[in-house]
Amino acid sequence: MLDFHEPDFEERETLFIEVVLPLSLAKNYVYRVPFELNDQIAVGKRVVVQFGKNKIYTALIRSIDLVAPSVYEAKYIIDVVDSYPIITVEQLQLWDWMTGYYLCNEGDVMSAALPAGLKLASETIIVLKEEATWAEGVHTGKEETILHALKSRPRLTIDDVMALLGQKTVYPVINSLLDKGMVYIAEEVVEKYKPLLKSFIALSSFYQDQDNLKQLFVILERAPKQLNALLAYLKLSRLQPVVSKQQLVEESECGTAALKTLLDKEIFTVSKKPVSRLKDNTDDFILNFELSKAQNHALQQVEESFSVKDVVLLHGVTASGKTQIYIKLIEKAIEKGGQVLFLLPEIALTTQIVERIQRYFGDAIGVYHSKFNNNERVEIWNKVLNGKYRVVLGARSAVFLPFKELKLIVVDEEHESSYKQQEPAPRYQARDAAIYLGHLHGAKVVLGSATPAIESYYNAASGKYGLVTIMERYGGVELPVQEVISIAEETKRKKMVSYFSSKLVDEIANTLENKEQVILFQNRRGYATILICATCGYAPKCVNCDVSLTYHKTSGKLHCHYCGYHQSSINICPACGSVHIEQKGFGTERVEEELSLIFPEAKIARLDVDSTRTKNGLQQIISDFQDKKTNILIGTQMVAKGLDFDNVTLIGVINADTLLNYPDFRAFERSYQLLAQVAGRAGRRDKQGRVIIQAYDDNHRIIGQVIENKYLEMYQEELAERKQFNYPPFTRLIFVNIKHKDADLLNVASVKFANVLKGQLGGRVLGPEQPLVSRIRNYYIKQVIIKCDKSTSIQKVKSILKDTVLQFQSEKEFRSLNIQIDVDPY
DNA sequence: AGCACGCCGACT
DNA sequence: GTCGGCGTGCTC
Repeated sequence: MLDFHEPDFEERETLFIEVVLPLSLAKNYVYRVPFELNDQIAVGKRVVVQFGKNKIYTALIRSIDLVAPSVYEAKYIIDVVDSYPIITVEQLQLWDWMTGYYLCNEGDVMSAALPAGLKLASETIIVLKEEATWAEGVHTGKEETILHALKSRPRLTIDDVMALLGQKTVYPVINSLLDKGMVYIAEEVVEKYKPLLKSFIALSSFYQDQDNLKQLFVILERAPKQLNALLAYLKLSRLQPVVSKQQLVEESECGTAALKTLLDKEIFTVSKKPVSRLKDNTDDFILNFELSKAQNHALQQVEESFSVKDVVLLHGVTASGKTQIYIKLIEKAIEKGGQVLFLLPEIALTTQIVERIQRYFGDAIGVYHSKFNNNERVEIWNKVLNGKYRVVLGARSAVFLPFKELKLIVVDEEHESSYKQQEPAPRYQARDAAIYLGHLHGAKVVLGSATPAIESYYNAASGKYGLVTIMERYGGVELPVQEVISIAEETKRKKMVSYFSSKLVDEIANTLENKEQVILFQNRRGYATILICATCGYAPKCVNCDVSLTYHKTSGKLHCHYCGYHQSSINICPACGSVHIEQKGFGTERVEEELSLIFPEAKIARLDVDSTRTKNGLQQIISDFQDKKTNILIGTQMVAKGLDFDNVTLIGVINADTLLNYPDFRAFERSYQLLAQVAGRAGRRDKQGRVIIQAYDDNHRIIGQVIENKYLEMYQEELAERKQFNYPPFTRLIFVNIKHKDADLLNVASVKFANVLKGQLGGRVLGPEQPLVSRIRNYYIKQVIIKCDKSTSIQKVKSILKDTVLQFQSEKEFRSLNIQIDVDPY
């Protein structure tokens, strides 16, 4: 097999290329290259091929061979798309690793890695850029033909272009136009992103002059409101570069009428500028900040660690100022001419941390996450490739970007479960992929968290990673006062008002009085968790899944949280006709309703999947809360993740038990992380925060550890449990999820599968077991678990597993089973 | 992913 | 009698 660096091929030699198709296929396919395309062939370029009945426009050249496949005749490729490889050697190595490690198809990885814009399809539409102008003779004849055609017809498909040019080799021309910024690829779904415009006020240039300004004070003597506005403007403009209309009105209390007069008199001028939908409250995030002593010490330790370790875990309590340490590290990496990847959980990418870093590094920074459309993603991809972006902030898929000189990777909130992709394949853990990526590039990796994952801490404690700890909060911010309230006790004393203890109600009232804000955490969405007939015990269930339906009052319907099925709610039991339908359990909707009865004046908002699905969604809810338009925010775990509001001084956890009782070996770890992160949202600036945790099991050790900030104690106890019951980090887990519509067939098949596997791997194989939810979207599910201790070669186990699946699926009675492998199913 | 092939239900 | 439902298999 030949690679990349092989010199030009003999003109008359027949080349066979193995290509990856962006489809979930078990293997790659081999095509034959016509002589005239020989000199254009290189690993990492895209080619057009006929695949069955359809054309694939983005098959990626994986390897080149001179030997023809023996068992079939390879088809000719149709065309070469790229003039240079679009995928780097390191990227292909990462793909390889991911395919092997997570036991998925290379096509799965390719689909996940390439932005849709690089996966051109025949229905791809080419559109002329509005601002595009060009002089005659700048472009080639073919390019001009296309540009002229686009002037009369705004949209051309690839097929149109083929007809237009009378040739099938059109990609080089289109690519060239894309590169020159003349055209762009249209979205199938046109995303309507409207920038938020905000009015800014400025003093007209005439009064910028000191003497004229003095005159103005005299002129305005008889108009106190206008004078106020002027004074307020002068004050604000001294403190900040720009003054918004809204700010001015608030500060001067002059009212819009006075302001309008000033505008009419042309004393002030107004301009509308697009602003970020997030409130710009980064003013106090000083650009030339000084690290505190603790931060400096930590920074030094990280750097020292880097001389002996490739990965360092930075364990810093909430609000310890990890971001500033990252910034210093990033700065140094850039100085050395390197690139930096900064990974964040998806939701955190909508918040201040991005603006802070953006503000600090300016144009050299790119942001990459799922909210961007195709064009933007391809743009970012290209800017990473050509080195324009030195820093990329991104969610997990950013590990696939084409870095050239990667020197540093930061994984912030490394414990976050959203770094693991659940569905579809590749089911990869971006934190682990990032470590491998770092290894490929010789880059250093910092994992940062206030509550590290047990695995990560274990790796640090055992010396595999470096470990740096910061115990001090930045700027001497005090830790919040935390306390537990026993719901049982309060109920007994009849002190519960709805779901709220008297203490929590009092604290909320106090906080609102002080014009401060409250976050309440309830880890369930909807109104009532289930409806149940008091007479016969009937509870409505989803028709597609094995779960009870959740009642949502906003929609008035019963919803399934697994498949999205919904039906109208019931007043009469369909089983026995009884009208006594009880509501059991409560979610965010219900908390919101009950709270609005107690605090009718307060503005309450809800942050969960349901409330963010609608129009303005997440950003609106967050920015309203930041702008203090809402006083209380009720949310699911979303409120715990990377959001940072400076006016929040009270955090309430409505019911901690639901978290702790979750049947999973990671439940305690997760509970600790979630509770500690939620609590960390309180009083992050100059005010000390309060945290109230309500629970039935108020003596639970995890709650105690959260309150006393005893991460290490939690870690040690968890580790002991994991050791005793053979869980990670002492073993590795692989889940094999087997699905089928026919429950009986599934039962038979899963037992057979498990037995075959047990024959090879013995006691390491557990199951088949019935998962917590045993049917989703009409598919029954069984789970076979492989638990390997560290002494067995995981490579061997994986290869046995792969073979067993393959062999199993070759039997035709089991062919229709859907088998999914999930390695490290965190 | 598509697309063809193929085997059972309600229609002009 | 046929049209069309989607389950199954295949694509170098």
